[in-house]
Amino acid sequence: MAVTKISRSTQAKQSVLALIEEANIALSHADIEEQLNVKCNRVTIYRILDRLVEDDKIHKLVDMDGVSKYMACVACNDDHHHHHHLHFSCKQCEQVSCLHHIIPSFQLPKGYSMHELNFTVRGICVDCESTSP
Amino acid sequence: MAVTKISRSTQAKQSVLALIEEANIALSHADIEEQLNVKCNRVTIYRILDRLVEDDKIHKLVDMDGVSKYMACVACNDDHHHHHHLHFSCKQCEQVSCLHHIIPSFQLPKGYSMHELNFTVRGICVDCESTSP
DNA sequence: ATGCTTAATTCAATTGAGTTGCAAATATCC
DNA sequence: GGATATTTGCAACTCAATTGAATTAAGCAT
Ligand SMILES: [Mn+2]
Ligand SMILES: [Mn+2]
Ligand SMILES: [Zn+2]
Ligand SMILES: [Zn+2]
Repeated sequence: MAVTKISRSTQAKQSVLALIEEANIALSHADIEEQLNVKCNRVTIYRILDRLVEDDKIHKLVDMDGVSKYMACVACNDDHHHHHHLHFSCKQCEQVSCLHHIIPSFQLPKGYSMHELNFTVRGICVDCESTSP
Repeated sequence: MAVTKISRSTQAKQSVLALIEEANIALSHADIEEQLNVKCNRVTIYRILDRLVEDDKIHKLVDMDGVSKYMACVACNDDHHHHHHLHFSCKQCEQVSCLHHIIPSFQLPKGYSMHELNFTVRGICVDCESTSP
């Protein structure tokens, strides 16, 4: 039988989660390390992020440069923990944001089963579009 | 004016392209280095891959583990060089394949512009599905 | 409240993908 | 063949992420 280990609540974990929940863009490990106001080792941050994903508190997304970014779950619970909307990665401001209401429509061929999805569009975001020449 | 430099055809470049064109799955740099039958430095392989992407001969995709993988262009020419179909990354065999005829349907919000797309589904592929208990 | 168990944190070392600078080799054009 | 720009090879480096092992601390039971 798989031994389910109990996830503990620590100061650092709470702070990382708060940071991610307050952000309106996806944060990388480096972003978090930089913005975190409690002292916390970088390896610990990696492990906290893994734990938060495991706990269904945050989602992980691999950006088009290969770097992992994290964002808070919005409408997830124990039954529904998915992350099927579109993500936008801006070439100019280099920010990744969730476009929660845009869910791509497609159908997998027979025999394939889906566990997770990574759907990212790279381009220029509204903010950068409007502040450009 | 941007100086367009002429891309040369070399033994190594041809071999890398042939390898990618013959594969029916996406290949990583490591895959190519391992399978290439001509002697070629690993840095050279990275540069050849960049050049082939630049030449519109292959596409680059960042897999959900953050590693870049490459696959041949199928219906691309100078005018149309896009890569909008779905990709499938199998959790079991760890192979990434193009599902060329499945193109996700979605609409970007006003003000956003798209330059490239990364659309990958992770799960179990047909082959693994049929050979499982 | 005290102790016990197990999870979390830390530190140092390591892996792995990818990049950079520069000298030597070579493809292409004349 | 010779000139020239591109490509290659090598060594060193960056950056994200992982591992192992020792220490610290959370949560539970007594
Ligand atoms: Mn999201
Ligand atoms: Mn493809
Ligand atoms: Zn932007
Ligand atoms: Zn498979």
